[in-house]
Amino acid sequence: MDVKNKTLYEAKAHVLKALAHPTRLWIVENLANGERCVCDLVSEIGADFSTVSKHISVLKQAGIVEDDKRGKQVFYRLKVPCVMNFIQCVEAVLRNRTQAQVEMLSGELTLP
Amino acid sequence: MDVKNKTLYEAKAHVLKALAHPTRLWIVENLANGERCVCDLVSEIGADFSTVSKHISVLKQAGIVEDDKRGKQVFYRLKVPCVMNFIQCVEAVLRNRTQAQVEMLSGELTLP
DNA sequence: ATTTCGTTTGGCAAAATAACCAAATGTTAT
DNA sequence: ATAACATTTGGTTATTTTGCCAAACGAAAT
Repeated sequence: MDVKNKTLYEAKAHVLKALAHPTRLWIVENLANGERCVCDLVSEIGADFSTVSKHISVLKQAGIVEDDKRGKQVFYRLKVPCVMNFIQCVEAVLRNRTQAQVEMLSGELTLP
Repeated sequence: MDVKNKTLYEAKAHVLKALAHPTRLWIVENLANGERCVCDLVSEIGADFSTVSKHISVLKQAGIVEDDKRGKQVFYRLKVPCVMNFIQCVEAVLRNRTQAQVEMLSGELTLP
């Protein structure tokens, strides 16, 4: 892996890392239904304002969301729509995994 | 966010977290071209054997890759093909971002 | 001009991750 | 049975990430 490629992989990992947190993932999926202000998100999540704000700034810095200041509020929206297909694939991984677990269990539990 | 959903988001984040590391991302993209044994990966990455092994086990535990022990070697392959579309989207995020940077710069650098 | 409201920032302690070394495991070859 | 090889596991230390509190900020209402 040469230097140029290493930098590229670091950049990509950085984007993924931004998505790799339950709260941030929730925010992203929520924004898929349309823009929201920070206050909306905070009230639904049940975490500190500052915590939510920091999570959003991670997403913003990664280029996943963009903001729009209107009056006192800041509205956020998804910048890259494909992020959602994306999450569908994650769900596929999960289904796949639980499927395997089910099969493993049914093997173990087979009665004579 | 109720308890059931919280668990779901944690599970999804866990999968994403597995992908959110430069080395692991490289491994995944590499496996997209066909199965590889750990030794192949180690020699191309230039990291410790144990380090690579641990990265792979993170991917395996997340349900992204699966292994196949043959002789002394363990071969790994992608378990969920859609992971690749996925990475294409990450690349879209990056393009989008650098695009924005270019525009910002060209704005700043406009001569009178 | 001061207050109020929505949001961001700074700082800090707790928890999670990462990389290396050394040692253990399991499998084939001698 | 022993040696050689491929891989995994343990353990340690350094680094990063997280979440909350308090404080700062900027816009709009009074």
